[in-house]
Amino acid sequence: MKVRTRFAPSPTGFMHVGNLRTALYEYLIAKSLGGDFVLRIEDTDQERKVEGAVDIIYNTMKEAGLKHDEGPDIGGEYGPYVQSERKDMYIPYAEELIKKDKAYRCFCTKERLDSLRENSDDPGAGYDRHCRDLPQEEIQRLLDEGTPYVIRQKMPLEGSTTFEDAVYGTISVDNSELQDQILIKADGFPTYNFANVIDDHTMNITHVVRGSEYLSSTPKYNLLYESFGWDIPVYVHLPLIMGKNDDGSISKLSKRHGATSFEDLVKAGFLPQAIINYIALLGWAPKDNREMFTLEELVENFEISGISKSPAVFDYNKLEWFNGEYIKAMSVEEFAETAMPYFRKAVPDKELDWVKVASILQQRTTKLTDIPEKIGFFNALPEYDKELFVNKKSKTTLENAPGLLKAGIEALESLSKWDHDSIHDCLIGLAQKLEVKNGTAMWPVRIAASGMAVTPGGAVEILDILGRDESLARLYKGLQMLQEQ
RNA sequence: GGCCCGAUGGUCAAGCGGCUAAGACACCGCCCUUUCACGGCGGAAACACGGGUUCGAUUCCCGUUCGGGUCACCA
Repeated sequence: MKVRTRFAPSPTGFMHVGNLRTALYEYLIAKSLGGDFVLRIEDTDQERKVEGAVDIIYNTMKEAGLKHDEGPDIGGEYGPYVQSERKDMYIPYAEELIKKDKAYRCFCTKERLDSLRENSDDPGAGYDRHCRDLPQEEIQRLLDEGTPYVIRQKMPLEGSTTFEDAVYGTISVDNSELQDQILIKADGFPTYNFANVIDDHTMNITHVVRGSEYLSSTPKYNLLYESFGWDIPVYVHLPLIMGKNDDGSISKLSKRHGATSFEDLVKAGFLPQAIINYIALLGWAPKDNREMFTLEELVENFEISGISKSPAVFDYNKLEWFNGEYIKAMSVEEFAETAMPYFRKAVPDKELDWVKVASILQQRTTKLTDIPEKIGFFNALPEYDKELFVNKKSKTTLENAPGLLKAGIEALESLSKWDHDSIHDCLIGLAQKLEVKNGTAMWPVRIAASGMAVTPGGAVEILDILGRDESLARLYKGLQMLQEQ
């Protein structure tokens, strides 16, 4: 039988990295086993609908490279792929369960349920099964009166339910722990719990992959499959992704931990491939040491047995490292293009040789958002203090800097060609002539040209990018500043 | 609170009865160097605890502790 997995997000308006990782693993399981990956939209909660939320799902998956084989946008033979469009098919299944005495109509009001909860000191009290054994005449009377009702699953009172999970192994739960959960809501829509089972079965899903928060409700699903006499899918529950709190404790990754949706992460300067690579390794490890994987390579190497059981803390540091690796692996041209929006942000008024800018930046960029502050000095020389000319390692002081800078200006002015090599040879030659270390000759020039203690690239690269006129103007300005008392 | 799951350095993680317990990120030091990076080399850092089983437990079993999840007309 062909392996089929599904990603079934509800359109909430953003794609949490936990969801994205679930989608990724679902994709990887399907593709590594030669199967199909299905996208299904779970919008049974009509009150929580968010405008444009489905587009975010499409965009994220597209940017992440997770191509689905079937879905609302591309169709497929198991459609429709949006639950609200499948609404009519759930009730007959629920009624079938009622006939089989595996479900029942419950006429309890929301108010009664609420007060039930409030008046109990047991946090896990739950529904009291008030309507579980209503006499047939009573049911008919309520129905005739048009009393709204929900359909609940009739859990066995005794015994236990056992299931196999591909990562957690055998899990067994006493049936007495199981609530008579709602299958069909008063508005006629199925709950997630019910729709999931029906959809997964009717769509021929073979591997149900989801976060481990569903582990404890899985017995209820199993009972549903058994009631219908359906084959039970392979369950693959994934460890949760956690975030570190300020006090050092950890909890489920959420907004307070920083950027947690794919969009936020991209906005924060991370590359989609780096994000995918990183989250693939959050909860899964290959047999060897390998860390760098393209999506295709992940497909080749992915194995369910490599999935870990314990929750993993999301580490922005490591993500940044991955991002830096991906940036370094690009060609300069590619990097220049990727970084262009950030270049433009820092240098809106000028045309520079962007590939040259990219080349000095590429090796030292881990996050695209760090770029603007690094190159703002190209746009305009910042105000700076002349103390910047003092540097112990380069052996520059306020006393020798003016002379050094003056000599630099004179040497540079005599240059017939203004390009990287000429500037380089000129400045190196100057250092030799003055019998000082290269750094001693370079430091005052770089400071005067940039006004910054730390810059991407050295004096040579900066002068080259700045161009002759602008460079010399800045050097003169620096010299003037040094000579003022 | 009941139930379920988990536990190797700060973080991600190899390990699946016998190892000086890998590796990566972060951190520290040194080297390289035209600042900062990059790169190279080195360092510090872990099997939660207590019982078993065994010739031998990080590894298997049982407790304890700690962490997480779950108990909705949300998904």
